[in-house]
Amino acid sequence: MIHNDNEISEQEFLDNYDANKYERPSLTVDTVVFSVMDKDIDNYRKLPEKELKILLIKRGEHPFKNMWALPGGFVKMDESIDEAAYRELKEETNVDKIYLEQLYTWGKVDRDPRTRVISSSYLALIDSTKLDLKASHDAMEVCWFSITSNVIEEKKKISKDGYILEKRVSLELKNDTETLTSEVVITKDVSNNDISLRRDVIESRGLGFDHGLIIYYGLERLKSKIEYTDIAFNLMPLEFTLTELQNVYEVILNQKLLAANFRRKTSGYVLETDNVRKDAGHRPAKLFRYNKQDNYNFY
Amino acid sequence: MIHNDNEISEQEFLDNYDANKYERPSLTVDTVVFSVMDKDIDNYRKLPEKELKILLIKRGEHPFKNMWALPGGFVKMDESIDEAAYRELKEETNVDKIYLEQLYTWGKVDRDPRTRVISSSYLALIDSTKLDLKASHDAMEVCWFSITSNVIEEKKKISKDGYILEKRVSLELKNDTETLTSEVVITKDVSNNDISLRRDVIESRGLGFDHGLIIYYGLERLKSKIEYTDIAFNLMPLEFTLTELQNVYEVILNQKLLAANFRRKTSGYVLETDNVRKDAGHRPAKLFRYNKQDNYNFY
DNA sequence: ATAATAGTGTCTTTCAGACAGTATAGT
DNA sequence: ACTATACTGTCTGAAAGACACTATTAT
Repeated sequence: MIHNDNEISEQEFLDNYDANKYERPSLTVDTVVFSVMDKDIDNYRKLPEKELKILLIKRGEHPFKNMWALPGGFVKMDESIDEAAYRELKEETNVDKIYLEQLYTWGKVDRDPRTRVISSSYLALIDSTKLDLKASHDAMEVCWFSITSNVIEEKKKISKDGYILEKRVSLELKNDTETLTSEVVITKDVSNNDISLRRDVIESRGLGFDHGLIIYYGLERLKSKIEYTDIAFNLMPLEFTLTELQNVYEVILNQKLLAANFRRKTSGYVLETDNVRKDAGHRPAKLFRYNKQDNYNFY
Repeated sequence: MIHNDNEISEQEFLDNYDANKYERPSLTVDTVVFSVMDKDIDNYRKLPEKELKILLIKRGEHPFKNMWALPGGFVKMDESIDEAAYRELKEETNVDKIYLEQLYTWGKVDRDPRTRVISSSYLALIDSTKLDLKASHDAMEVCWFSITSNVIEEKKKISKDGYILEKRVSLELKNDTETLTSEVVITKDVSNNDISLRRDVIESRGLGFDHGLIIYYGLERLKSKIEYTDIAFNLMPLEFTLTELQNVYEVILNQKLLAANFRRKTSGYVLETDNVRKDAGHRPAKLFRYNKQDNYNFY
């Protein structure tokens, strides 16, 4: 085949390609792992309250040394970013075979003090009965924190060309000994022709990087997806009562639901078993399983 | 301050940090730009049909030389990934001030033949009357393609532990002279304990990289977001008739809607003006504008 | 007059929310 | 008997879907 000198073949091009010619950002993955766990019970006949929990790791190295952060790390050259998220989670927490979905990729220039680091975040859900956080192999501290969020301010500035919406949210993360806080601001600007949505961390205490932002984004995704998909079952053990399932919804949505309506809506997603949960000083509850077979969808 | 030798301060750590110690992937952005345009009319009293269009660029370089691809490019060290998406779009298409939202980050190891490249994809929407694709500055060919998608197969394999769902979709992209096709498979596996969702390109003709996958993902996002947000107005000019708005919905959702119901649902989002669209051989239609002020939300 | 689009009124069905009421264990 | 939870039936109102009907222009 004849070709002139500046017309090279694709193979020649690829053989001569040097990725190191250009300066590149580093890429990490960070995973927001949620679980719902029981609080201790005081009264023998009362059901245990449920709490939404998130998994954090105490940083042993700079930057943010001795502060807490999401499990994650750098993406290697021979693994996809999904695989990187799985690997880091397994390495750092000994947790695997769990629900994992990509959330968002955070690309601000200064979000990491070390160097330019872009981070793809993931959402993971795990049933608390499957937990097996062995004494972590390389002396890293891994711990579940309860998470609560509160909208502390909502502002609307209206101009003739549109409006600016601002929402400030405070996050509180607690374990037995520590309380971490983070304040996040979401700004939607519709006063120009292009609609822009910004998310910023205003302050963080005890939590490294922009992880407060990522955690809140994960919480929003969980709240919205639980309403129109069946991801909640990833937080449930094999068998559960409908009240337990309802409590998981309530603690995530942060609101009480009416049992009759909840049962009507979830009836298609569950299968009754012959087992019951009893010995609790009140009417025993039937145990159900997630009805995989009858629910096809791509959500 | 006294500290032993392996206890360095955060500042010392950062000063000594060398990002180049580790091999890193490259990072690009790719943008799926949609617009809705009128087809030519044959009958003076018929309204023009609308078509969903997508913006592609003809590659002048290897790999995939002379094939079409999404506008995009490498992220620079001093810009956020959002800024990179804006910049590339502006450079390659002379289009700016448009709606832009992040879609998904594609991280398979072999998705780019040059080297390891991870790509964050974006969705952009532009009103076709604002278009200004000047003769592109560096002789790049930029062109709008009409886009249609068809689900060509849906398989359900049921096992005792769950099911595997498979959906095959074919994409057809057409301009005046060329037809590009791409076939995409989405697989959801619920037979193991962890639910996994895969997306793969089976074949592409005329379209480079895994861009068929990204385009279909963008189309899905557009279809779903148009139902519960007001992003459709980013595709509309300042003033429009309700039938025009309805046609935009119909061409995106690929289904006919009933006018009475459509008007009821959209009534809160539009403001009537005193103007009408006439001279069309039938009853003139009132012109409306997007009612920004009365709609606050963070979607 | 006609063809084509513009626009409205209303019946039906579906679904979410509210709430009252019944059922059943352990102590 | 009492307490706490388990579970069901049904009313109501809001929203989505279907469809018939009227209105208005250029040719």
